[in-house]
Amino acid sequence: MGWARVADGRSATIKDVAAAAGVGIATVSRVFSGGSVSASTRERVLAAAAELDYRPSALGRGLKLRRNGGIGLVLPGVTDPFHAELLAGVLASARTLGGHVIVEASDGDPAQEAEIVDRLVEQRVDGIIALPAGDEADWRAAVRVCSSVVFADRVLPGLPEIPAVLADDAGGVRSLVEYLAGLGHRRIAFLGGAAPGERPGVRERAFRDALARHGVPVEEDLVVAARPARDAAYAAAAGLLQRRADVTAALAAGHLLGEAAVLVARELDLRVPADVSIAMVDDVAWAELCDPPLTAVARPGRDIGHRACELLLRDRARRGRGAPVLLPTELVVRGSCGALRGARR
Amino acid sequence: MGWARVADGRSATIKDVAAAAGVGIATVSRVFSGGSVSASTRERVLAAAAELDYRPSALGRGLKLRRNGGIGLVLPGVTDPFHAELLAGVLASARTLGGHVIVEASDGDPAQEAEIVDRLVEQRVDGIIALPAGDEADWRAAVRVCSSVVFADRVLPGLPEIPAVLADDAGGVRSLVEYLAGLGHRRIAFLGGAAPGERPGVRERAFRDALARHGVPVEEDLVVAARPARDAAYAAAAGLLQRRADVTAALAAGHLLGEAAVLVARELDLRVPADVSIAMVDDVAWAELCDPPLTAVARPGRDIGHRACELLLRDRARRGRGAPVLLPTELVVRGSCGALRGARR
DNA sequence: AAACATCATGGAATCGTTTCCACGGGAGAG
DNA sequence: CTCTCCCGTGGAAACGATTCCATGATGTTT
Repeated sequence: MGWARVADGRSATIKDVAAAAGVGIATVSRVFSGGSVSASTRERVLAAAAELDYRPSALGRGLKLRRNGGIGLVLPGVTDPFHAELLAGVLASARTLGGHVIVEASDGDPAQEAEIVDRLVEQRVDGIIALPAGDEADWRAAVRVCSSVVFADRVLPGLPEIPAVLADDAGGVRSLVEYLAGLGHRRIAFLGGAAPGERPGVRERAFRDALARHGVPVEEDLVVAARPARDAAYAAAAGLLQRRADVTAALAAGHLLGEAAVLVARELDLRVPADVSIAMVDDVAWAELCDPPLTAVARPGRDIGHRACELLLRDRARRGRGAPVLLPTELVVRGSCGALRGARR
Repeated sequence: MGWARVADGRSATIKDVAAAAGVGIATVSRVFSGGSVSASTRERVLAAAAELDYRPSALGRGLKLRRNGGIGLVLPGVTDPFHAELLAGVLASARTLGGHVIVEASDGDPAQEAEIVDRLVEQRVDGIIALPAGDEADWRAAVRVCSSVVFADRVLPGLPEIPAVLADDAGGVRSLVEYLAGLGHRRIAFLGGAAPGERPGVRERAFRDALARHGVPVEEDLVVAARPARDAAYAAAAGLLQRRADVTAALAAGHLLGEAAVLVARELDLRVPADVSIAMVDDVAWAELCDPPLTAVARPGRDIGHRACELLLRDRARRGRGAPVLLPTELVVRGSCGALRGARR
């Protein structure tokens, strides 16, 4: 079993087609990759090809042209709705640009990521789009071997020269803080801060900045560290809402954190938004199904994928020049945040 | 720009390594693809390779071996949580089996699907896993050209010889009907039936069977047709719940239908489960976040991807023999279904 | 009418591997 | 001591495409 066969049991090659059509292989090649061929010859060749069920081999072509014609996409995973959106964007874009996409999941693990990049390099992909997990040294090495790398949604601080397409997370968080502050909230918690040792992420910094801009001092106790994982998020949310009965609003830095906040609030019998307002970054499907529907900042996952792909395949020239592409976020106001009347207790 | 270079500006090839190590290219090949080489030689070759940053080219190898070493995965899309799970399963499985995955989204459109398959054939993938959109003729042609096809989650009735990995949807629906019947429900609606002209799907048939088995006659008015798309689902749910105030339970055939049911119920101020019980097929993340949390049938998306991939890459021998692989579903009981006390109005 | 530009065409080299085959040398058996 | 046998090794031929270059046949210009 396997591919379509000619008499000797192998799939038809350009040679078979040439013989069948009574022309040279160069002519067949021209027919299929757009050289100049007379109409009558082209017709004969196409007829022979159809007869033999011939499909040009991307392997042969790739070897000669020294490129694979596809790109590699490295994501932490594909089940997260945001990553799935990004993937969808890349897929759509790659298709219109005529390339295929090899998808790999790193699970957020630098070691797996390094292995993945190695394999993509062996495949001789035309470029790599990555949501990098973390190891800068590995990426530095990868870039030395394959210069066509674009980061999506996340950058590595040590590699500013790599082109990137990002969501304007800072802007999103800022608009969220302004919205909450506008409703009268002052004791706003941030779910998803950096662990004690690490440096704070974009969203946390934006949170602090925005708060400061509104003249609200940042209480360190209200910035709770949490990795974006279900258990950690739940623990963080539970800890916060139990410890500080006086917070009037919680801003979750991601949809897993938001999910945790909603569940914990329900568990503690806190009414949303009467007792506590909740809002989050990432506008996922369930935000609308929640009761009450959750206010969220929508991040343009699909567009990020789209732009990253275009940057990689089309705008090679403009690549690497200047700052990362920043795509706007959108504040989607729903029912989970209310105007402040008084403290919770 | 591009790949790592040797002196003349090209990426290092097996020849360069051979020259640098003072051996023949055959020996280098053996080192990298597991032939027998003396320890000292192997070491010299590896040193030279490391020095030159050599990576064997998958294109050269693929051409010689006449296979790509990867598989193609054709899905309607990647943003649907179930499809994303399936994709994750394929990715994980392919990785442990040492192959890469080319992912393509067909958007459920047979024409796009046919084009995708053509491209995968040109890539000479080792096999294709597909959640087929519909056109049997195209798949029949594809299978003639590349026998390594496995269907996942869905089969085409005209192609029973193609191996497939499916969720036991019938069993899932049955257990859901039994659960609802056990709670005393008799007027149970089914959201997501076939349109008038088409033949009913597995889930609808299972629904009718299970109901019949419980001695409940099927009211045609309670089986509402709806494609699994947001607008259609919403219209169907709204139509049903407004038309028939007497239904006590609604079984949604998919998560989009379930979402619609929840939204419509909320809009009509129906209390769940006091006024109407809701349950659905597909246990997606928001089912747990809903208020009340939704009872659902979990379908093993990840496992389906896993098994499909193994069937394709590992169990080639056993492939195609016998009936499709059926993977069990699981009824996840939450709070959205209640015991029947009396009619809704 | 002669010289020349244009164009379709085929031959052959090339891309980077794998693998068959031949060859040489060291070790074990008779 | 010699005859095998085996193992490590290298040369060379594929694999299926693209593309440069030469060639012969057109058609055009003076």
